[in-house]
Amino acid sequence: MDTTQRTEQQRSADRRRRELLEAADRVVLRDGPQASMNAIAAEAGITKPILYRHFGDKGGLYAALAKRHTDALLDSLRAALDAPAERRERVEATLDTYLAAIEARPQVYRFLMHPAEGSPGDQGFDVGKHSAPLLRRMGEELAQVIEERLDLGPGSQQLARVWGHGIVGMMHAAGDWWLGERPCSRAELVRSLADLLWGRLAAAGDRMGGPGF
Amino acid sequence: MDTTQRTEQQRSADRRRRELLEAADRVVLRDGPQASMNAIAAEAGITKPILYRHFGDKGGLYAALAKRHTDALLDSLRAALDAPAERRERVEATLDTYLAAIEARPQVYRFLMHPAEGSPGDQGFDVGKHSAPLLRRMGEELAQVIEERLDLGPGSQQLARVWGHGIVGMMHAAGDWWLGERPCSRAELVRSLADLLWGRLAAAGDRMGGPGF
DNA sequence: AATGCATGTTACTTGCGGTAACGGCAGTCT
DNA sequence: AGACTGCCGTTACCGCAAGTAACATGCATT
Repeated sequence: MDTTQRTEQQRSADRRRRELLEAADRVVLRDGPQASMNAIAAEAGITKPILYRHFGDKGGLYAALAKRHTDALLDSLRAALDAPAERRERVEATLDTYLAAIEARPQVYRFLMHPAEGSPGDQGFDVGKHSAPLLRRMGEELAQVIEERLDLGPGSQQLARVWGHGIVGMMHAAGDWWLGERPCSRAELVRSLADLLWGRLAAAGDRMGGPGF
Repeated sequence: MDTTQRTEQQRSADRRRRELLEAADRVVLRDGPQASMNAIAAEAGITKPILYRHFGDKGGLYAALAKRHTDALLDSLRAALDAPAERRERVEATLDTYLAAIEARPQVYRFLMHPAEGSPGDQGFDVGKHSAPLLRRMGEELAQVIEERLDLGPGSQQLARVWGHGIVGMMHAAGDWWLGERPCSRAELVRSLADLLWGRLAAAGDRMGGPGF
């Protein structure tokens, strides 16, 4: 039949696609986000046009690659977020999961956070939504969890979304800085961030005369 | 004298440099961060090699360009941060200043947040510190203000730095998302973020059974 | 056998970053 | 005056990466 044919071919194509993605993964992990299509093709043992047939353009390949890692990271984050524990503990677990991930595989992390990368696919200069898709997805995910679980009164949905993206951004920026300078242990970072979210900024006393920040 | 000569030439060169930067600014504002050196040179009424003589490479030009805008933005942020008002008000003023800036000139904003941009100057794949310099500088600046003004007990310096980068990241991510979707007014966004920093996350009640997020 | 189709190739075009190599045009030193 | 030094500017080129024909081949179906 036609359908069985298609599924056969589909499977084969999907397998090939996965192989290609794994090759691309190796190269990107080695050479960074500026890995060339030629290099990726060579790693896969083939030549460029095949890559283009499978993924359209460089952006397509990178998007596919990013989706794999993003999905994986989001899964582990969801696990930390859904664990049966009290709020503070969960927040810390989630922060720690994220930080552990970027610590363990910084190259993947850098790749994921680097969307545009000069790929000519993103012209049109669409301001806004220029952030890495990973950030957006994490923000939305967190917003949903917040809105589901917390009683925030009126306007809760909007508030939850602001918080979701805000907290994710906080985590990301702090993590990025931390990864570059390593000024403290992961556990300390987690604690500091959780403290910030727990309102210690508002509770802190002024240092001397005048209104503190 | 020799010195006067030098200053003469220096002045001329500096003027030229400024003119070139302004031309580059116009092009980047029009074409986005992927503006080509050719286009910039054309806008300035000259050809490529001159740009390279002045700025070394594309990264140099972009760095110079970014520095101008970054300095300007940081100045206005400092003003908001140093205003004589109480803490919450200052936080809101600072958030609002930042958001107003990115709202008024989104193209500049996007350019500033897009460091690598495929420029071959950034290879070497230095994970960490890959963030836009603007983010780093804002984080450090804020950290300094926090550490100066707040009494955070032991380990205050480190805590202040974590918070500085974290808060800046929160502001950035939320701003980016907001700029893309415009889900609410700027004032609402400011309020929501300030509420987050003021510990409303910790204070919120659970929605139903089980420990909330 | 003939058709269709995915897989693979080589060889090309286009466009950009970056770089020689050369040409004039001040002012300066002897 | 005439050679010297710097700077501004050009044209023409190199290298490299993205992306695209156009052609070749193996394998299924009809």
